[in-house]
Amino acid sequence: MARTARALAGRTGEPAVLMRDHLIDAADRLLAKSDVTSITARELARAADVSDGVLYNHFADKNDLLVTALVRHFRRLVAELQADLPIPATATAEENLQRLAGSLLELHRAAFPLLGKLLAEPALLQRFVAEIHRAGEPFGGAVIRELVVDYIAAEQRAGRLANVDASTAADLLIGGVALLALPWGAHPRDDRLRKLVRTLLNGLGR
Amino acid sequence: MARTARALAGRTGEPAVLMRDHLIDAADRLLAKSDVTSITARELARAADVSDGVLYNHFADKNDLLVTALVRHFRRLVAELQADLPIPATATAEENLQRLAGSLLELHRAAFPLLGKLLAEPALLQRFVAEIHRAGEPFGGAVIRELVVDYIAAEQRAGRLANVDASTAADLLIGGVALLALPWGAHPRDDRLRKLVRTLLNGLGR
Amino acid sequence: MARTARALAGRTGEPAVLMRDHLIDAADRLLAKSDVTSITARELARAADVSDGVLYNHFADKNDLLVTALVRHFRRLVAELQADLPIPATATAEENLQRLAGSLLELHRAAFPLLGKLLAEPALLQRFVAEIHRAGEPFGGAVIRELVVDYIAAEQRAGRLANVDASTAADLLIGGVALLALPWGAHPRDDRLRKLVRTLLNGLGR
Amino acid sequence: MARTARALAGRTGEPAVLMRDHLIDAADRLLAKSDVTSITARELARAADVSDGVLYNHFADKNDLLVTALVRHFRRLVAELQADLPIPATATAEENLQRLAGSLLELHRAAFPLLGKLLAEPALLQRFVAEIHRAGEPFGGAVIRELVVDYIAAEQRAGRLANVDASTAADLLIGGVALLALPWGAHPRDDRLRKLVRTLLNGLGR
DNA sequence: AATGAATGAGTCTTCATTCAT
DNA sequence: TATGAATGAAGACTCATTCAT
Repeated sequence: MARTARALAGRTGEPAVLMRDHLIDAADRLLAKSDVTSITARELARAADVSDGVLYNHFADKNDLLVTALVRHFRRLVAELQADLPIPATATAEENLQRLAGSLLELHRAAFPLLGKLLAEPALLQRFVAEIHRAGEPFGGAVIRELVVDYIAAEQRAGRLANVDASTAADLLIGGVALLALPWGAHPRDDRLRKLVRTLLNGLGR
Repeated sequence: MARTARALAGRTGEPAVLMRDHLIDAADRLLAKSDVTSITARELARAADVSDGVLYNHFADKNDLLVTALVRHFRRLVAELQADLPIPATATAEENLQRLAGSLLELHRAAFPLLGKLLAEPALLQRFVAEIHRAGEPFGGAVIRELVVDYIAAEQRAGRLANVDASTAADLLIGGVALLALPWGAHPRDDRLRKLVRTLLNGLGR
Repeated sequence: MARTARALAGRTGEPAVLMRDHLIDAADRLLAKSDVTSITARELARAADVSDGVLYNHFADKNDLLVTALVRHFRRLVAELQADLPIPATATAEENLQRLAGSLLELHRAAFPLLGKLLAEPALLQRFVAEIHRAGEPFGGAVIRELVVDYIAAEQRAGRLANVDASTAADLLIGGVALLALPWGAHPRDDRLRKLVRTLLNGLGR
Repeated sequence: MARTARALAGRTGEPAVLMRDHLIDAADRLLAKSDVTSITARELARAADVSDGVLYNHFADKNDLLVTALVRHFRRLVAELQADLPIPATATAEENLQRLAGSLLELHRAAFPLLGKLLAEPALLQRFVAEIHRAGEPFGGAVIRELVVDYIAAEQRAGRLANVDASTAADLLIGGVALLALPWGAHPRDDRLRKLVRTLLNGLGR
């Protein structure tokens, strides 16, 4: 019916949805290299090979597009974590914890830069939180904690981890890994993670 | 002869130094309420009750003033932590760890917003890192870790903590506390910290 | 074969004419509430429950539609005045003049907002004038004057008004009423009109 | 102290005031040829031979400058009328009324275009009214009527005009003249005004 | 002939920075 | 060296119009 955008030529599907996704893809790509503050509406259009105005046919404004891309990205990271979650009561508890720590490290390394984008623009952060709650999900970080807490509780029920507070245990694991994931400092080698898990299992007590 | 700024009237000292500090103070005050992105050069001038141009007589540009203020603020936070560090081999190891965790919580709650400002503006972050290294000190976060590592090592030498890798232990403690300090979520009550330290001491192992 | 617009479903007649009128109606409705400058082509389409493009199938551009609506509206107002014109040599001259003044007041109160739209956009005014002349009629305002002049002349021929210049008399009547019709100021009560007519009849001369 | 604008070079006085006036002058010049809607902020700057941003150093926004110019213009027109007001009880009442009608004609011919600008932008009109009331004066048009009413009342007290309602008489005079001043139609020759005044004095009554 | 998405020129406004005084 | 007005480069967003379907 309506005109088709140059950039969508040949693609098939509901054009409105197509273009929306196309724009989100472009935004995601841009977010990966530039920092939010510096992404202009024109850049967004150029990156999507689309004219300046389109953005406003599909999103309320520039930030709307940006948060949408950010939300989708976060969701995907969490979904990956969930898919990689070790199965309680298989292998050894330590091996599983190791693997979980590895997944969390990946997640955090990927998430930190995005977090930076959000902190950059309070307006963005606000919308992000609203958006992520709108879907009935708890806030991003909380989802991750919940997954880890559930995993630990399952291992505890299987008698493979001590009966400490699962939530606290999760904090220690996630926090410790997050620290290693900080953008400064070299990419931690595996032995760093292994030591972390081992120390967490043994405790500091004399 | 040099003119004296309205805002410095009555103050005594090298005028150039005075004004520099005066500007840093104003920037610091502003950073506490607004987010970096939204702080304009004019606001900075107004906050210091000084004319628009002065900034450029004392700093390379707006960001230079901003990072300088940020650096000073971080340094002070670290100094506070250092002053509050428990003395190894006094009280009990757990009490001391508790207290250390408390200090770290304070530090992180104060530091996160500032960290946000930095992540927000890569240009700022870059200069921040450069500045902090220029002084011959290791990077901000690293200083904190070093303090904690040293403390743990001292307790280990006193035979009050197990001989795990001190650096890894520090990561777990700092990371766990940092997670509790996240701006979202309620201010953690003391028992949350107590559980954290207790769990860290006991370990998750069955 | 030509498609039928959603908004015209069920209506019967030449589709092109139907749609033209439908658009003019919508424009007229919009002109009654918003000011011209702020009426967008999309609003026009929405108001007619029609897609963005149709407008251009029936009118040269947005302003063409707008002036067409304005012209039609003016014509209707003038037709109403004409229908309400008192019949010369019936009742008393003063009563008739009173009634005429009343009609003129109504007309002006309705016309001023429309006039405002035209003055607002010179481009519109120009086209409006062209349009109204194109039809072989004298200009809008002039038609009104003519009607009043004719009425006054008729009363003069009937010996019920002094033999002053009818055209000048019409100017005084219309101008005086118009001033009362100005949107600012309260709606004039009848006695204001009565005084106006009475004063006009008696004159200011000592 | 501060830099002087290219366009103000050589002029003496408080620079802030100078520039403000300079901008108002430029706006006034522009208003005389273009219609408000089409005046862009850049045009305003170019017309004042000044850079794009200055406007915002002296006015809240574009419309603020525009209303300020409009208000000043209206005030000057009214002041001219006031200065040209005939002195009651000198010459003859008819000659005086003639002269007053002439002044009113000038005023209206000059004012109509400006009125159009205001009607064009409701936002403008609103600010205009606010501004003109802020100064404690009644609204523009009302000032004019008051002047005319006062003049007529004075002539009545001198026994040179009939004791009709002065306010109504003013409406007739002003309204009649305003009609002649309408932008369409040729510039009325003096005899048109003479007839108007004569008819107003004699009345329509048989 | 209707549809409605795409197009992109054009607008106002902000703000870091300069620089004459 | 303080002052504060001038500068002008961007940037976000709007909207009339086009045109493939």
